[in-house]
Amino acid sequence: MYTIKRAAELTGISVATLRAWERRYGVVSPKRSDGGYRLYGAEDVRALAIMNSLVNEGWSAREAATETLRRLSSRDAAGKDGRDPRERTHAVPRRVAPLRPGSRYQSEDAEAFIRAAERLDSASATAVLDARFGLGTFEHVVDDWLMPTLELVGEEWAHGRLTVAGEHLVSYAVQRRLAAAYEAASGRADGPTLLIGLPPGARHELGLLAFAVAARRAGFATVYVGADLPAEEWVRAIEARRAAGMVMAVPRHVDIAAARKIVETVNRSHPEVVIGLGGSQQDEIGGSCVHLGHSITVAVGEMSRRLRVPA
Amino acid sequence: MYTIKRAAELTGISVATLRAWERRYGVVSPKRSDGGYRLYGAEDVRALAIMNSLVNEGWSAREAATETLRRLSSRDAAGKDGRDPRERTHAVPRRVAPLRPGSRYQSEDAEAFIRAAERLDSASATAVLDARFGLGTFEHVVDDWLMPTLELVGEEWAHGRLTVAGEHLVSYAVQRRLAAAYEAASGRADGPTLLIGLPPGARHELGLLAFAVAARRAGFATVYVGADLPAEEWVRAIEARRAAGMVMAVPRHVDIAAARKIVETVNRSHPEVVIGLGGSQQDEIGGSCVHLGHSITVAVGEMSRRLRVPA
Amino acid sequence: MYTIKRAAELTGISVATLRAWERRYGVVSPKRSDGGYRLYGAEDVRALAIMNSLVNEGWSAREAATETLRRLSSRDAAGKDGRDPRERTHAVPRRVAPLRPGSRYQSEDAEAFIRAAERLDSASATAVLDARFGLGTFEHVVDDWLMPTLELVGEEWAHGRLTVAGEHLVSYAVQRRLAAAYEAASGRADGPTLLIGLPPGARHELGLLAFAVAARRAGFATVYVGADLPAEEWVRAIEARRAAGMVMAVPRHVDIAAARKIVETVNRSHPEVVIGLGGSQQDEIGGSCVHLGHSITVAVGEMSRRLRVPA
DNA sequence: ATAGGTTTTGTCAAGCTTTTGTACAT
DNA sequence: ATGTACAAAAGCTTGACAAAACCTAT
Repeated sequence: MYTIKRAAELTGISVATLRAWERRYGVVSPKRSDGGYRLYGAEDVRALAIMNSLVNEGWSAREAATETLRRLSSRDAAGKDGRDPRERTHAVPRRVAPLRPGSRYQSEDAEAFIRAAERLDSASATAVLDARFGLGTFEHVVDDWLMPTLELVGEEWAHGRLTVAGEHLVSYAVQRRLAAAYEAASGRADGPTLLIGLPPGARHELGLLAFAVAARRAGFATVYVGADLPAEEWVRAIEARRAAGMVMAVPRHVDIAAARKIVETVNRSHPEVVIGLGGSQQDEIGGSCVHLGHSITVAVGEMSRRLRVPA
Repeated sequence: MYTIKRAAELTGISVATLRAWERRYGVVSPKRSDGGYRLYGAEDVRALAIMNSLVNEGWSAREAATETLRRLSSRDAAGKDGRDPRERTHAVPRRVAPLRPGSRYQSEDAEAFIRAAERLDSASATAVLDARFGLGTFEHVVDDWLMPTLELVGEEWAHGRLTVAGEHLVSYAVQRRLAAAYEAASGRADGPTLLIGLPPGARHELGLLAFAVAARRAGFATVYVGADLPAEEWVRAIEARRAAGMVMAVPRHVDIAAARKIVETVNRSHPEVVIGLGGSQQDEIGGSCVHLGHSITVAVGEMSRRLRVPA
Repeated sequence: MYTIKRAAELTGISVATLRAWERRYGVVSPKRSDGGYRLYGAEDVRALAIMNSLVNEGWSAREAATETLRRLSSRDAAGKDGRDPRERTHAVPRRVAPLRPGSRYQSEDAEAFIRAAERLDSASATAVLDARFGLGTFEHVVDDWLMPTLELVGEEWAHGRLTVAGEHLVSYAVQRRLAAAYEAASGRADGPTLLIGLPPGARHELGLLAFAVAARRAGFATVYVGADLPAEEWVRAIEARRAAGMVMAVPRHVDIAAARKIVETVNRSHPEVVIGLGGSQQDEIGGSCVHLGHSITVAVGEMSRRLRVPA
């Protein structure tokens, strides 16, 4: 049972919004302590996370709440056939068509990865990552295995088959792997300089970190500035590093305003700087900027094209 | 239930047009929230997408609306035999004539592909692509399997047997595959330079990307300029890269005007540059240009003939 | 049987709080001496440690107590199947998918490590550490093996499968290893100076010590100040060493207030000093500071970025 | 496409209560 | 050692506001 503060941290939703969603849409009804404090269970946190992801996809809050309840109830109904949900995890075949043996992109590793998360076994998770990244180019593995698998992990968690701790473990393991790859990719930075970061307040994003690695591997001199810089600081950083471009992720709906301001500010002061956008909310941002899509291969290619080829 | 903004994003139709189509032709009758906001269901989005594709093919809006309703009602009539639509997905045989065993272009993989989309299983979709592209030349696989399969996917979606998310997943997987192939094809660019792109405002197109790969493989030095360049910028890019030719896709009816302007501008300033056209609306464009048809094998051959063999 | 003072030392909880938890939540019911003094058994100490870890994760005290009792009772119930709990330790497979032999990140060593702790075999524990640190870079081994394994050790202890002495043995062995690595990393300190420590009253932390080693290896001139300095002393130390940055761990909930004060004081007197934060409570601290996350690779990279690059 | 009005939704504030670590008195 | 007291931190409810999104009609 989590306090409201903890629930807010776990879901990334503000405390005020948490209360508003409960009051207005009844998406959760947390238990109460004797004194009236809200006590959120794992079930509640999941419901909030689902609703949050829908809102970030562009649903209206009210509709997102309805859909969340619908999904959870349908899940419960499906689960009430007397079977242990744990069993079901392994009963559901995650891969249907048998592929030829030796194929490099089977999704067996995804299963092993998720099981490592279930057991909170960090070492095995790392082992899977090591094995995977040994099988193909970094970009290919990220686009075709890592990011889809992370989505799968999120789904498992949303269905209650994975604990919060399990999801965090996976996230940390991946972050460490990407950080190591980022370090390993340094050295051949003979290309133009790229600033890489997020709007202030956004959470750090694995996808953006993976992009940073790929950008380095493509020869860019990269500077990962994280989620700390307000608009004016972006400008100052561009000047200090004589950056030719910048790439910013816009992962959540609430990040849109801050991202817009940064794009406008940079557009005005440095119109020659190419601004690339990533993240699920990238299309909400206008102005002079490039929407890079959702594949790091494509995104890096796009930035290369813009910065290597003088108009 | 999507907000009007989200529905506009999903279909690529502007919010104002969405309201006009509803008012004038009644193609959709979205539910309303208590406050009167429109709420679009998956059914509505499909209707709009069908109408949009018709309009893009050149139909008048009114005719397109009638046809859309006709198609949907006939589908509903056919569907009202009491069967679960989900069952039907697997009951409908997707392959009619049995091919000789061992034939390289059976459509079993198409089925596996679509099932991966149903399950939102990115890894399996990628596995199918890998398997397919291992079986023949890039050009052959694209013309004879990929593009037809993508049409099949679109059809499945239009019939409600595939979610929006499923269709996006497929689209992204293909885009990643093509991007990788584009990168892999670089290196042997000893031929003339080709600019490849779309009119400003058009959506990026998988067919055009596939053409870019094939052009590279044929020895052209390709520059993929995307959908960003207005007419004058095309001219400037031609000069900067000393391009011998350019290829532009005209996928939608609304792109015709912009495409015409580009062709005219390039014709006037650089009459020696060969202009190739692709996309479903290619025949709407006149002037001095080549209509490349709908096969990338043919299209690349055509461009090679024009640019290698001096007239 | 421990006195209340000793129990307070073992768990890191103040004597007053120990009594309050007993009175208010009944989380433990220690025996009493003839004179009425509390006498804590190993079982009691574990309960208190579990509750303490939950409180440090952000649970409310009352909820943490309930959860602690729940966990202990469920454990007892599970344990009453007549089997020696010792056997169960080995029956639970810690690694499922067989990895290719020779892989560097199997978790067999973790098992050997825990067995050394069980047998109070300091030499074996050290041997495992030596073997591990020989297999990869210091940073990689810490992030991907040492820290996860220490978590595993904590879990074993919480389940009663490891004694207090066993856990201490492990802790000391690791501390010795890290201290040796810290010494070994000296010499090449040509970079900016970094102060490394904890808020007063906090326990020394293995994670922070590991960070200190990695910082040295990255070229920082490091000064490990431990948990002794109050806010004003941090300022004085910064001035005396002309430090460019400082890194502080915030491991427990009770450390938050002291940590906040230090950050505020340093921010006010030396706004140019970069403050990095680690530990599970790092996100509770605001002000001008950098949250370094939970990977020493990432953390050192972050500090390098901030201090090598003049704004 | 614009104008003018409405709905939706995240955030905040005021005033009050509960919780909890620590301190004090017996 | 025990019991009471206290103050800081965190939570609760109600009400309100402002920006964004949406509506209709012209």
